[in-house]
Amino acid sequence: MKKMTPILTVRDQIAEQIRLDIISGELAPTSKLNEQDLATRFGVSRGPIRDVLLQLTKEGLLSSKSNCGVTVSNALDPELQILMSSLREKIEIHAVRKLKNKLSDDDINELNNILLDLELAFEKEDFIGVTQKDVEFHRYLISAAGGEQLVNIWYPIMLRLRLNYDRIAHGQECVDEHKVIVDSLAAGNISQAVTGLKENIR
Amino acid sequence: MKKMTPILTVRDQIAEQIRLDIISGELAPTSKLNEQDLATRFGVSRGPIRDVLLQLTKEGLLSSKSNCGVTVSNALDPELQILMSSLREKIEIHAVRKLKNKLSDDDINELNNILLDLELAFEKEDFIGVTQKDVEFHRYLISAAGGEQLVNIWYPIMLRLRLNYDRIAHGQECVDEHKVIVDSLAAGNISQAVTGLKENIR
DNA sequence: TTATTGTATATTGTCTACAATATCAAGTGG
DNA sequence: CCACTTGATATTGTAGACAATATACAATAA
Repeated sequence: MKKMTPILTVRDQIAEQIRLDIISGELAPTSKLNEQDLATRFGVSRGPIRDVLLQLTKEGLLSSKSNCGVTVSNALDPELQILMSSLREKIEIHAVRKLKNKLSDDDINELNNILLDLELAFEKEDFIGVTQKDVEFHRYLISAAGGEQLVNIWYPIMLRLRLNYDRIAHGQECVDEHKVIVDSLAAGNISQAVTGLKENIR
Repeated sequence: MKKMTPILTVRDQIAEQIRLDIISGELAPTSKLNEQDLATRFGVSRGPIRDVLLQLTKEGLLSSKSNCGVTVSNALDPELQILMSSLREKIEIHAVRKLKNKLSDDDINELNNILLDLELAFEKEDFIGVTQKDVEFHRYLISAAGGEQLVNIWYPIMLRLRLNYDRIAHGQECVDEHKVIVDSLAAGNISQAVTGLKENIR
């Protein structure tokens, strides 16, 4: 069967946009999000917007106080950031180990394609695109290893960590780190893949 | 200032009830939840119900398919359960370490009170109450150590694990395990508290 | 008989209007 | 001048009606 392009619900598309706005720093921490404004911006009513805000709150990107609306969450305290980083590492290492000799050629191809897009986004200085492709890469691995259940655990942890990232990324270095991971996986060299992962996450 | 009793929103109360229904096994995995039925049951409109279902979905207790409603999630695969358990352990150990010499007498008192309630619930064979108090105990520690941010990370992990628990709990053994943790914390013996935690989580 | 298509029904998704609550500024008393 | 109350305004929370979509079943053709 030919690879199908996923159909996204209205809510998922809106959520994705606001997520990127937050992660990319467009929306700074403590910014207040107004339901009506967002509804107007996306051309829908407040209902779906409320759903999205609730989701993003659960993902940790927004903080909500009843009857007072939501604001963009602050970056994590250093201690929490370290803990969260170690959780993310644990999950991704678990994924990589489980993927030993499990990835098809198609998988490897798909991962390399994502990295090509990542490189391209870097060159165009499209940092939102960079973020998207970076996340997509890791998500692909997590999903291949543990399905949506694992993705659902990993995702909010990863998102919270993004709140602490410097906005201007490191460029070629980052691309290379990811390439090491794919190549190691393709060669079945798990310990090297794990090392690459740790470098990339740290 | 006197200890204040928290005011809960309608949504939080409904969410709590459905959570307990799921965790206690009242609602078996794959059960379908109908929005209108729930709205009628709780005497509200579908709006708040949808909010709750969205939240519980994000917490991992429900699985949702667009336009098809939500069903109670299945228990975790053994591999995922082990991973998740290690994540929970990491978080709780982090919390306990951070609480070294930080808990006031009031805190210790509060924890002991929760354990009294836990014991009482066991004696009355009120297993929903047992679940509530067990969660409340751990939550207190997590919150004291890392505030709501840490609770928000820990909570969905703990909930997912609950999906795998045997419904009939172990009674006095469980109470004793918790007592060890409190006593160790009160005495500032962190390594013993950590050991106690591991026993309890395993 | 079996597969496919069409139709009826039930359920979710969305919109609009209204109610409840918080915010903020002006006014009042000390 | 400051603290507190009070009212106007804006924003969130909820309800009910409607639209879009999926499900189940019956009808038709190969």
